[in-house]
Amino acid sequence: MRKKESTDYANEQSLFQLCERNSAISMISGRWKGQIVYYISQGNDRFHLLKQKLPDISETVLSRQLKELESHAILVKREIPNTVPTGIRYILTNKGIDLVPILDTLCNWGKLYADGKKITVYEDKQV
Amino acid sequence: MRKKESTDYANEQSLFQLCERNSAISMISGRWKGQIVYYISQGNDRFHLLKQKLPDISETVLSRQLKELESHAILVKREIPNTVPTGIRYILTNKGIDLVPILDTLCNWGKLYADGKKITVYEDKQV
DNA sequence: ACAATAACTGACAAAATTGTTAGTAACAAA
DNA sequence: TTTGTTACTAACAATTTTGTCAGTTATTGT
Repeated sequence: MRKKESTDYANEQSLFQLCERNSAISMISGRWKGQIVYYISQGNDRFHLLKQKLPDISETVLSRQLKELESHAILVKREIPNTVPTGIRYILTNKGIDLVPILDTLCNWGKLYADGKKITVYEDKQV
Repeated sequence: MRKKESTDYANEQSLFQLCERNSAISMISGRWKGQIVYYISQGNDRFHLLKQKLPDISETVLSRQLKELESHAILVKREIPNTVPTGIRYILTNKGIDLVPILDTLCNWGKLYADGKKITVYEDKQV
């Protein structure tokens, strides 16, 4: 739980107020979040399916990440009727769906340079 | 410093291998990074200018964030000749410049929903 | 001689995130 | 009766990130 008196918390809040960029980055930060959103968008909308896709995640951690994504309204949970034990579907909201192509862009940006695109700097000699 | 034997480290690495999305998110994660990249893109290319723009950041922390951005080749440092004490310019690389509009998109995504865009869910009743 | 400047670093403490362990419910199948 | 299933939670430990404090360099201005 966050300590509301800490400098860290205060700095975070003032950055959130300064620009939405900072809240947006914080919503997608977190060890497994990007990958979870991607897998759900691909139809892996159940707890056990996500577990299969991410064999190294523990149930506790998966549960926590899902809860955080839910708290930012990126996804919602829905009980599946007539299932025993009760199944839960994780469904991306419109906000979550809008995020998917942005994460793709970010992914391609990273891939481009990871795959060898030259890093260059434009230096303006006259100041 | 990261412990190379920790589960946390191992999980991070396997996500990085799984998809570049995860490395890309990790490059922009960090309390001040998005805002620093933005300010540099706006011409605030000196240490003291960034400090002015981010009055709550300490020099130690600013230095650390800049070093991390540098390690991901998002920016480079250049000494400014004939300055005393030696001035340093922080310059976005092509990789850093490419990142700016992506962060803008992320920012607009967040703003849209923060400003009241309705959260909706499309639920397909027939399975 | 002393303060001011730009841009740091090392050592450490505080806080936050991530991971681990053990356990829950309610019903079904063996 | 024991095991298996889905989808969790609480309490805690390990690790990582963030912040703090004190000090450094080399030069110029007073």
